Amino acid sequence: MAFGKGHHLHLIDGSAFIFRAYHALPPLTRKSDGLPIGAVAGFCNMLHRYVEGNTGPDAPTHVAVIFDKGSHTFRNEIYDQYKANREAMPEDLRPQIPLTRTATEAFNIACKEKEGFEADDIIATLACQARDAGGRVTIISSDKDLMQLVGDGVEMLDAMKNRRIDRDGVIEKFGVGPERVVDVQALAGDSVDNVPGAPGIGIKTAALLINEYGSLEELLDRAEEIKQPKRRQTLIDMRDQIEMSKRLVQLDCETPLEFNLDDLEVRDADPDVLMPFLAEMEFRTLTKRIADQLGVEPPAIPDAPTKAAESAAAPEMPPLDASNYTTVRDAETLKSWVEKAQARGYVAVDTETTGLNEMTADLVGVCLCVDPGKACYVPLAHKASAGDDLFASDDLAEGQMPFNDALAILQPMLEDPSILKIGQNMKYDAKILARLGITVAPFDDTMLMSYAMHGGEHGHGMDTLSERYLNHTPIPIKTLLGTGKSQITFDKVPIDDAAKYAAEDADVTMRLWTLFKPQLHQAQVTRVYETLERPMVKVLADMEMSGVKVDRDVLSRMSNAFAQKMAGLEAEIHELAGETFNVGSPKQLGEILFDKMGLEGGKRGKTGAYATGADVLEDLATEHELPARVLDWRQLSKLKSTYTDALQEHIHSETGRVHTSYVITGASTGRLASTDPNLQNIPIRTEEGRRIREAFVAETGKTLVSLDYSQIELRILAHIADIPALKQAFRDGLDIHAMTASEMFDVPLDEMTPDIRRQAKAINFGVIYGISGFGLARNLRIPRAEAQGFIDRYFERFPGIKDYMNDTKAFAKEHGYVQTLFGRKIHTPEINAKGPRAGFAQRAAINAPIQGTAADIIRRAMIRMPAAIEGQPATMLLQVHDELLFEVENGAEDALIDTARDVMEGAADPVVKLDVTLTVDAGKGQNWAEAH
DNA sequence: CCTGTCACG
DNA sequence: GACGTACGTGACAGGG
Repeated sequence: MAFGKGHHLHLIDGSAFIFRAYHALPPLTRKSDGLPIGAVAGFCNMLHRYVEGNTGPDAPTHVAVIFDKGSHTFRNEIYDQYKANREAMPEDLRPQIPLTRTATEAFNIACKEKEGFEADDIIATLACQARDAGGRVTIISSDKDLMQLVGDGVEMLDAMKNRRIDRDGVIEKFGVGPERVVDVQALAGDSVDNVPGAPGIGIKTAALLINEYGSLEELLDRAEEIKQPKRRQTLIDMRDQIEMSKRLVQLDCETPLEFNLDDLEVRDADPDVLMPFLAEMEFRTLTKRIADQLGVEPPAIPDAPTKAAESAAAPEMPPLDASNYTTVRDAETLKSWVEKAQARGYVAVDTETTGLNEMTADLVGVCLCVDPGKACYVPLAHKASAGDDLFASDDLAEGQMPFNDALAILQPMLEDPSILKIGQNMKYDAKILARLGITVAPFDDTMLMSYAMHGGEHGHGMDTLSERYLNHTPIPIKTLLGTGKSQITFDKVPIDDAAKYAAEDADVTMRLWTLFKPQLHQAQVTRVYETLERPMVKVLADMEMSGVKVDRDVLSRMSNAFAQKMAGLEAEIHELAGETFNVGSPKQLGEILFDKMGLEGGKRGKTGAYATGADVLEDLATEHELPARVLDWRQLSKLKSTYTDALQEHIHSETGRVHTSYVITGASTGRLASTDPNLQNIPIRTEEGRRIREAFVAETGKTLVSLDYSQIELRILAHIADIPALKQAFRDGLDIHAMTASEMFDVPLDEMTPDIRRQAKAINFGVIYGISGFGLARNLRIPRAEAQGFIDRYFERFPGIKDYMNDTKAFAKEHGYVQTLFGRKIHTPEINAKGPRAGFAQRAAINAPIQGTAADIIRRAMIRMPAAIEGQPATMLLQVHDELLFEVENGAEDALIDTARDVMEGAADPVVKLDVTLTVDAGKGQNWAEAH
């Protein structure tokens, strides 16, 4: 069928692709022969991403990449200085030009050029032909010269910003419609192409004049009428030059072409052509990725003879070798290591202990590394081997320095302000040493460096980092400790084995630091690392060691009450089912509900079991008793097992308090995670669950004070997406959800109903999460079409939100990460994936800057807090994302609230000037339920 | 060890 | 035209 109505032609400006690729990438060379290849690599990546993105109803039916050919065109006949000021093509780009043609053909995309014609003219000709045939055209370029073609089904797409430019976009840029763009350009000229235009007249003035006179010709004919003398004279004197400029910028829609639109039909790539090409270029990642997607075996790409090119930038390091490590057994040797650290000015430190819980684990040994490859282990508390003896020995193993002697030598070094201590997860070691009276400072943390540079890309544990960046798999701890029931603690490990493992850890840490330190700067995250990551170590270590008092009796009483209620419910459930079964087994429950009782709506998950989640049961509960009872039972079961029972296990035997551990690198967005136990998910939403918080109490004579940011994420959204109505509402202290509802549903605020407000609230939150019609529909339990209607209305009312979402997605697609207002990078490696994963990644990308900025803000508040409340009888205990919990001596609560509120509300200053104020609510009470 | 479920912001 | 979708976490129980 000939090109016509219903067809959609994409025209890609090939030169633009090449130059962008060239400038976006470092000067890569082909490993085998050093051929410059960066631009081709970037070009192929862009083509591939382009092809990947071509799904959906808007996908093109026809496509071509258009290139310039030859430097002499008809425009040089008109004006010999045309494009004369262009810089010569960079030497390393020239040989890549023909390869981009080959690449285009390898992707099986039509590749067109014509001697003596600019790509723009070919694009213009094809666009005109396609438009005349009744089809649609998208020109993928940001070249403003092409804007004259827009209109009547022709649009431009700025692939860089992922922004479509239609007629309105052109008017925004040039102040006139596409048909008058050439007139404006003729007047304004173009310094890039060396088009002279009218001196002293830019786009703004040109648009003004053209709009007033209707056309360039009219303007020039009536130039005498212009009031401004200088402008009038210019137009009269420069008439010839202006008219010539117009001929220069006017695209030629009549380029003679040896092919027609039908030759441009979209074709699938042929793996037999594409894969060999990519392999020949030695694009390892891209070859593999595309092979995976095409479902073919990736061709082998031989490794370059040397790895020199790759490691040139990386510091030189000797290979890891355990035989070089020493075991320190006497004071003299230890002192010599400390002296080495002193001389160096930095030292990697790692502690070995009897467990993972810093509040209960005991120090077993310390290792130091002063240089990659030079590491030692100082065993301190290894137990003598029990040998065949069944009775474990409490005696210390031979050949260890006295514990306190060693610490006395190490302490000055660990506290020496002129020696940088380098650790991997320093919070752990700092807490272990703090319990022994040692304050480690100053320090660097390779885990946090990795998090600052690679957050969202991968985990930041030592094994991961070592494998990824050192190409070395450290000795697994399991080989020393065993696993499961027979697992032993580190103090039972023979010293020789322990030394190899421990010293290697310090060595690996030192190597990672050597590698990461210069990279932090290159990745432009030094400030994030130094102001948002590293200072958290001390703040959190102190909070964790403080712990929060938990009243065991309260929990225990609740536990018993829950057990009784659950027993009653269980009996009822069995009665209703007509048989006994394990209510806690989703599998058995599903079979009872859908097989035995024959209820409708059973859906099986991937394991073949029926889904019995709360949403499913809630639907069934309107008609049936049993699922309703199961829901009640489940709630109690959760509260009992996770909270009233498990929390008691976490009460420290000496402090009587619960000491959580925060994972600084736990969440990709910059939020903290809380583990062992998780104190960030203590119930609050239901009355019954909320009572768990009554067990979190203040010490006698003290009070708990809670401060939390009000609507911080919505405020950040208002700022980032620049939504005037939202910002104003926050300034006016309005009920933000009611305001949204009022705007969307045209309901005056004084006639607002709780239900309408509830819907608006769901939409507000949905926006933060990267809303979808489906998600909102499910949340509100309304038809999907209705939910979509709400969203459309919302975007219509707050168009900045839609822009924010599109801009953020485009940024992520281009850069592979998004950023918070404070510069934290959150990587989005899946953003260019195919299938449902792309959707996930896009929504995560939309959410990350908002959630991440809020996380940055509370981090800043926490870091400033200790100095701010210095002297006040108050301790910061917990953080729950937007809340800080303090324990304060009675009578000092209000002073603490004043201070802490100031710190929290001003936490963005002075780095970020928010358009919205941050507001903090405060409460106090004998327990957490009262305080919140 | 994985899956389903559910607690929080 | 169908599919599958709200963002970020951690803990527990069941089951292979």
